[in-house]
Amino acid sequence: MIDILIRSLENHDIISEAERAQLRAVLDKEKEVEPDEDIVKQGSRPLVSTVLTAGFAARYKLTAEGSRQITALHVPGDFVDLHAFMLKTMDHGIVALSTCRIVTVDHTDLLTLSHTAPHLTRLFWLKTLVDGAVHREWIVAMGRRSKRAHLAHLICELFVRLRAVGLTEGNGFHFPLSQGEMADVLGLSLVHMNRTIQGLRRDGLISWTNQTIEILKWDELAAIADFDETYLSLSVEPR
Amino acid sequence: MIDILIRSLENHDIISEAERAQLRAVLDKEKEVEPDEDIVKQGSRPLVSTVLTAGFAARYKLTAEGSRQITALHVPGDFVDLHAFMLKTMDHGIVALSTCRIVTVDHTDLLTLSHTAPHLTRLFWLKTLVDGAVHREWIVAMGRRSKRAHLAHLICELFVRLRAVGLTEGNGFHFPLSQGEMADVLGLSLVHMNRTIQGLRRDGLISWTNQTIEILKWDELAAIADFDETYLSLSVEPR
DNA sequence: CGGTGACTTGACCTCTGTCAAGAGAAGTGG
DNA sequence: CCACTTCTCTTGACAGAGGTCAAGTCACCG
Repeated sequence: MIDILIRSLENHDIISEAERAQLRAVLDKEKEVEPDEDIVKQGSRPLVSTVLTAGFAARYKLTAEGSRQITALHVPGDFVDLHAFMLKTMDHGIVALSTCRIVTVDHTDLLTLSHTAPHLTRLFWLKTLVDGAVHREWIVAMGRRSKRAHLAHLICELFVRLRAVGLTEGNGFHFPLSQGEMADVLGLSLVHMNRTIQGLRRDGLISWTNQTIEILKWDELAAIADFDETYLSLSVEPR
Repeated sequence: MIDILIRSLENHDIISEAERAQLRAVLDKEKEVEPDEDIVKQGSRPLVSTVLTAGFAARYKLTAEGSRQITALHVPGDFVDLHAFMLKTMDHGIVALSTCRIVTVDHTDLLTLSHTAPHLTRLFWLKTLVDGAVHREWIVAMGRRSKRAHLAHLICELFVRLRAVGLTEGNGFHFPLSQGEMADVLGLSLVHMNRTIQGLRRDGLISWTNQTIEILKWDELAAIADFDETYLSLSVEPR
């Protein structure tokens, strides 16, 4: 289903019928990827870009000492490696964190679209800019927020992003990452990750069991996180 | 001088004479900005995007408690707020950290170029993607590196970026940021920022006096930093 | 010559990493 | 059906990195 990509783009601007057709024409068949499998390898030079249509994926880098830092989390509808179209050489890897479904687009098609479909191309650009905005928010969280606030912020962000593509249920969402994987997101040790999660649980702000996160007190959680969704650019306007 | 922008773009691909002309046609007159003055305000909706032609500038966000996190540093040749062209509302501010010179481009001209100059537009896109790559590297540094390594990494990055636009002299470069401003970059307290800098100085890796950083032992510094410049995409190839 | 801003240094305390071990759930093979 | 492994989560104890508070130095400037 490429509908999820269109739904994702529709959070930012109107997509014409002609553009939908152009999109459908360049998207390849859906494939499945196993958990922990690399979708794109660090150092490779992909000739296609990948849309995530189901599951959770992460960008990551490994340090010389062997520890991993996840630099971005991706939800269905995200174009996980549009970057490679311009950057050519992948400076980071992308891994499936759950069973994922993906669809690819040839870079040659993206190149053609940049001539024949400027508006669609601008929206692809926008998607990578939103990725950048999320990165900035993460930098702020890592540099100037407590770990508790950082985690709260991440949960708020995931909820809003998933809701934008219709993947929330009430105040909760399915979230299959382990605490160890979350530690690699926040730049924490596993032990402290656990204690930070328990802090939010103890205060009745969230519940997190069976791979499901439920936000019990949105207002309080957002206040702790100092969360403002502006950076996600979820507004439909001419772009 | 808009030459610095062209030189910056030439680090990634060949720029034709026609493209240079297109660029010159849309660039406004150069203006000067005082240190600590906002070049773009958080929350604003700019109608122009800004190229930094001289000086140092930073993107930043303020937290609810009032502390500041700098999320990116910009050197001459950087398009500091191309993002606003697509994101519309600025989710962060941009401030001059020294006396800066800037040149603006109307968003309407950028929109026209996206139809008439797809290659130039792709290069603009690339510039924002490199910004994203730098963000990711910073996230890794904040999450999984020691503060010493983080600082070493930043110095390596600044050196390579400045060299790419011809602003280094030997192994050194002019760098007018105070230690307090650097603390806002690394997400550190001022006191510890000072101690971290002194650590690198004590070991004879760098000298940093009179607003000038000199790298005394590149190999060692790069090793501590685990520095690999791939992410800056400084290679001339068809994009 | 006093004021201001940037840089230093010391003392102390808290947050977070590391090491170690145990509990619980889920899957595997005999 | 039961012993066994494996994975994830949890908890405790301790150490080290980095924050905060406070004070002093130094250069520059009006």
